[in-house]
Order: sequence, then C-alpha cells, then structure tokens
Amino acid sequence: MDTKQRILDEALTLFSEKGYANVFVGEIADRVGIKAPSLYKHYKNKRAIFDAIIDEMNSRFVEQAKALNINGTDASADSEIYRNMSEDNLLVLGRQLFLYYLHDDYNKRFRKMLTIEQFNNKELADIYTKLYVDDPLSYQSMLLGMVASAGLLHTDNVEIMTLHFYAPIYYLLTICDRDPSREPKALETLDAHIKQFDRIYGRER
Amino acid sequence: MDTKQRILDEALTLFSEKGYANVFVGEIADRVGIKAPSLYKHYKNKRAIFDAIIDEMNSRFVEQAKALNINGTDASADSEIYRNMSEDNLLVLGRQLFLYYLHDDYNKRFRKMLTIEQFNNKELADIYTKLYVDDPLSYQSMLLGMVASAGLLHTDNVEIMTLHFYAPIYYLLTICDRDPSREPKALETLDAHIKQFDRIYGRER
DNA sequence: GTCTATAAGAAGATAGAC
DNA sequence: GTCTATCTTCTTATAGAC
Repeated sequence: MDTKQRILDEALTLFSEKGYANVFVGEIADRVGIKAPSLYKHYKNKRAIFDAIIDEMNSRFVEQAKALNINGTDASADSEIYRNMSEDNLLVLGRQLFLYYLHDDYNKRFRKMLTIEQFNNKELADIYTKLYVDDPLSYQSMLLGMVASAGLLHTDNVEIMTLHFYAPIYYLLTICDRDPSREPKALETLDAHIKQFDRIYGRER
Repeated sequence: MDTKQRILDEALTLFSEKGYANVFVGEIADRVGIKAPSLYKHYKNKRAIFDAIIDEMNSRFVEQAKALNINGTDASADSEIYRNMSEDNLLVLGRQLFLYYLHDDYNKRFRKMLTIEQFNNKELADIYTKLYVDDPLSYQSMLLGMVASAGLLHTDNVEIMTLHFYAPIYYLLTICDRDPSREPKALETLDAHIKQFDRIYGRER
C-alpha cells in the first residue's frame, strides 16, 4: 500500500479510537513510519486527511449500495432465496448482517468515528443516519417484504416488522462496539431474538 | 446557582456538544461570565471539571435508581398498576420512558457526552452500558414480567420480550439525539411499535 | 519524498494585584 | 473570587537541505 493510502488507514484507526481532536499529526506519521513534516507532502493539512477519509468511505459505501441494489431489485435473481426462507435462513441473514457490520474493518472503524464526531459535525451525523438507520431499514424492508409476500412472514405493517427485526441488531451492535468482551453474549441474544422474531411473525395470527 | 455549580452545568453542555478535547477552558469561563483564570479557583484543572461532572451524574443516577427500586420491588404498591395494564397503559409507559430519556436535560447532555467519549474512556463506556443497556433491561424486564404474570402479556422468554420492547425505543432515541428534527416521525414510529408489540405479545399464541 | 530545525499559534495553567 | 499579565507546553505547519 502506498504512503498516501497508509496515512488514511492509520488516521482512520486513530480517529475511530480517540476522535479527531485527540489525534496529533505526529501520531499518524509515527504509525506510518515517517516524520510529521513528510506527511504534509501527501496532504495539505490535518483536516484534509479527515476529509479524504470521508470521501473514500462515501465512495466505498456507494459501490456497496450499488452491488446490493443489483441483487435487491432484480427480483428474478433473489426471489427464490427469499420465497423459501426458513427460520434457519433468517438466522443466517441476521447473523451475516450483524457480523459484517461488526467485524468488517472499514465499517467498524468508520462507524466508531461517526459515533464520536456526530454531534460536532452535521455531515457525519447525516452519513451515520444514512448508513445505520435509513439504508438498513429500507434494504431489509425490501427483503422481509419479499419473504412476507411469499407467505412466510405475516404483518400488516412491514416497516414496523422491519424495525422489530433491525432495532435489536443495531442495539447489540452498539454494545459490542463499546465493549467487545460482550460479543459472545450478544451473539446468543441475537440468535434468540431472531428465533423469537420468526415465531412472532412467521405464523398466521 | 453558585459559580462552582454553573461551571459544571456549562461544561456539561459544551462537552456534550463538542467533546472534551474540543472545549477550551476559556469557553466554559465565557459562558459562566468569568475569565478563565478565575475558574481555577473553583477547580484544579480542566480534567477536574470533567471528573466532577461524572461524580455528580453518578450520584444523580444512584438516587434515581433508588427511587425506582422502592416502587419496583414493592410489589404491593405497583402490582395493581401492572396487573391492569392495557395497551393504552403500555403506550403511556413507553412514551414516558422515551420522552424522559430524550428530554430530561441532564440525561440528554450526559448521554451525548458518554456517546462521544465512550471509546476513549473505559469508565464512561461502562457508565453508558449501565445506564442505557443493563439498567433499562433489568428494570423493564421486571415491569413487563409483572404484566406477564398478570396474564396480560405472553412469552416464554421475558428477556427477549423486553429486548423487543426496549431496542426500538433505544434506536429511536439515538436517532433523535443525532437529529432532533426527526423527533415527530420518531414519536409516530414509537406509538406504532408499542401497538404492534402489544398485538404480538398481548394475546395467547 | 523524507528529513532536521524551527516558526507560529493555541490552550492550559500560574502569579500576583485588587 | 475575579481580574490582567504572563509562562509553559503542546501542536500544527513551513523552510530548506538531501
């Protein structure tokens, strides 16, 4: 990886642990293995590093969204999966979603940085809301809606059903971000949640 | 309010908006209406202000927990309320919980400060987990457990039922903290959530 | 592109008068 | 307890050699 990219990488790690203001330019340089002044050959100033991180993450997530949408809107490709969705498949879906969000390195560090900076930076607050509130809700609404229209889930309000699916996942995610030692317990709770969700919405009522 | 207390109050406001590192001692002093050096007659240094906030908030919440426990463990006082819990009462309970957390001034500012500082300060991370994860879960488990034992809610897993009640409330709370303009929509969603919760758990299955 | 040396400025904290 | 003046330290950023 070239130096310019390594600077972004180390900076993101540090920003996600301590927040922008607590990270010094010299600290980033140290991690990269250069001296602070050398860093200014790659970026105009400290803020430019921060902005470059946001730009890169934004395009990363735009690509990801594109990839999801291709599968998501192409009913012929996906419908078979979701029309045959058993409790086991629902468990796998929820677990994958959770573990991807939790362990994907960029996702995790970027989310923590957004968490720290959200009240101080309206742009980051909006990105957070998009990535961890609005996008998951609309994506999962679509998936669960397909499962429901196949008759495997039953509700008269897909939005609330999706909230009941996602809110506990989000809640467990924030717990693990704060304290990774709670991860095993959170995974158990996740499974119990999804099984219960399937029992609740998975039969005629 | 005396100066020493006003310093804590203004500091908490600033810390909750910008985080510890982005708040300057002179800024706190400005808000209080004194000069920075005068502030050092009240607190040894900037960190001491921060620590005093945590101490005060801790004792505030200990008192609150005591007050809740008196009602909570005194079955004879509360049981009548919870044994007659209709959907309307459940709505009120959820709404009160949500609006208290959302609008109580100390709660709100302290929560935002904890959110910002959680990854940089293990003590604050633990306080956050206690206040917004463990305590609400155990308190609400107790309440909902009473409602269930009165036959008004039905589940074989009170813990997961409580997660299904609280996680959406927590999720909506973090949305509103980040963007208060979403509060009206969040309140609608909250009501829809609780009504759905009551429909799900409130009848024999 | 990386370094050493250093400038420029910000922010925390102290001294001492009132 | 509050002020003005000031010290000290830390951090960003630049200059200029290699």
